[in-house]
Amino acid sequence: MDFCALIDRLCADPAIAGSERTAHYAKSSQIIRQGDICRDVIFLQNGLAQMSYVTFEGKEWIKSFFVEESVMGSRRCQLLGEPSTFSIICLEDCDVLAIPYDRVRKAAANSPTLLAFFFDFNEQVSLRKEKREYEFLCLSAQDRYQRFLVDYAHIVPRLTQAQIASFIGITPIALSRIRKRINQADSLGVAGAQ
Amino acid sequence: MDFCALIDRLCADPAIAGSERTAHYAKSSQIIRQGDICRDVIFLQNGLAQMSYVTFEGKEWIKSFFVEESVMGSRRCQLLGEPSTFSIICLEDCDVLAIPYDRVRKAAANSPTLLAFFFDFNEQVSLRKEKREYEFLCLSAQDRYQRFLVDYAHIVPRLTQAQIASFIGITPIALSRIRKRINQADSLGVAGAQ
DNA sequence: CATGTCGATAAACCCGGGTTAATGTCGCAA
DNA sequence: TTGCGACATTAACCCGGGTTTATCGACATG
Repeated sequence: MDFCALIDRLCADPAIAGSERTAHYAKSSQIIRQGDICRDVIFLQNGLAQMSYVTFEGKEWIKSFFVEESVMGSRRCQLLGEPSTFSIICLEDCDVLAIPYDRVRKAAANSPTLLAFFFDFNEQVSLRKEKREYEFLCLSAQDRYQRFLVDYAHIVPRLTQAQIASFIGITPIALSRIRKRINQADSLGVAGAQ
Repeated sequence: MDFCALIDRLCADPAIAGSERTAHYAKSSQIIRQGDICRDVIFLQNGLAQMSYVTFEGKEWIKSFFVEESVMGSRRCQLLGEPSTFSIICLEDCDVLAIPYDRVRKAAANSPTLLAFFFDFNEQVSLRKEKREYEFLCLSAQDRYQRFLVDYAHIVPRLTQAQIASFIGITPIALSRIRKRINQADSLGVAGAQ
């Protein structure tokens, strides 16, 4: 089931129909604010967004990026009704469709197809988180950066260095040093190979 | 549904009955070896185990601990049939029950109760991983250690310093220094308060 | 008893990355 | 044109943690 088919299916479902809302968010605006409670499942139709934490020292750390045709939300809010520990902020103008989690859950309970979809979705999320845990645990900042360039090649052109740095857990200054190291190693490598 | 009821329910299920295996593993033995393919869902009935990566430099990083009455396995193996990127190693003697993932999935497909159980289980796993991601991204090693002491208070007495260090992503030497800092701060604090 | 092993700690040294502040470079608006 | 603000980079300095090596105690096992 592709993204558009999923949305059509959900909006047509009797458990959901009428409870969905569409919204437009301008670049830099927040879809969810850290501390807010938002039980919606959010379908990003267009744009680019980040989930990020702001620490009490005021530093921002990005936990994930979302491009058009992806599904977002705070599990902590949806499942536990607790305030979100992070924000969702638009890096570009965003169009979203929001559906309350309990409606989605109800629709899924009556549809093996939907249930299977969200079951798989959860498992995909788990796999991604496992990968990220591995990278923080076992890799250096430079390795994490170089993997990022490969794994996120499709969105790298839409990001600033500061955003990439924040995602891999270092400061923009440290990332700049890493990029310098890589460039120097590259030119040495080329020279050495000649 | 508690752990024992779950196991009884699964073993009685027509999709599973007969495919389950029990096994005993001695302390230090491996239930899953990094690189192996093991599609089983593993129910730890007794003992204590760790999931860990060994990097190509030979360093071991622990990604999680499991106590008696928990459910383990490599999603990567179960879902994708790929070799496990980590090992499961016994920190104490362990008794386990192993059931092939596809049997469990089949049983769940025919039982709303089971499906709901595993759906919730996945969501709980996601919440834990999200917490861990937050801690690596936003907290210092010392903060991670102090949170660990609280969150894992029930198993701390069963672990060595080296295991705790490996879990929070530092060397045992660094952890020793952190413990020294904390002790010094404590005694200063007490002295200052008097 | 002697030896070996493991866990925890310590000292010395090095390096990656954080911090602060300065510089350069765009693009944009007054 | 000037000036301003966002972004990337650099230098200088500091500190946390990695690395290596050594010490010490607690427990085996010979």
